[in-house]
Amino acid sequence: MGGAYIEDVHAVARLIPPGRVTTYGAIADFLTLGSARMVGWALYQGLATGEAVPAHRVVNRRGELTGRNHFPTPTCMQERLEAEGVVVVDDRIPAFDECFWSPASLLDT
DNA sequence: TGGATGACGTCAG
DNA sequence: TCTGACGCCATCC
Repeated sequence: MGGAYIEDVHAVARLIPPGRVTTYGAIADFLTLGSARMVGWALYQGLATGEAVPAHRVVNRRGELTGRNHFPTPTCMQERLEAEGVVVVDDRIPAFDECFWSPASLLDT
């Protein structure tokens, strides 16, 4: 084992401000994982191990809630986002461009 | 050891 | 916008 990058992904996920979302690619690029798949997999491990990771704030590049199937309920991810003020329609975020948050913004200060 | 798998991304048609 | 194909890399069996 030694999946240290898993903790990195969790750390970045916790840095996502409420009401904002980010993408797998953004995290993958920020952590230089090289593959966005690793991000989704790492987040899945977080839920599987019971880690407190706001994985619902991580969506794909098109703003689709592709990972909702891994939550306790298919609507859990959507309800959590809506509770934070993120509008979700048809498992998608129409205002994704406005809600998008990049981990790179931490460096900008 | 090696093939299959996966919460994706990018490119081409 | 959608579909199909390839790459990506760690983990599972």
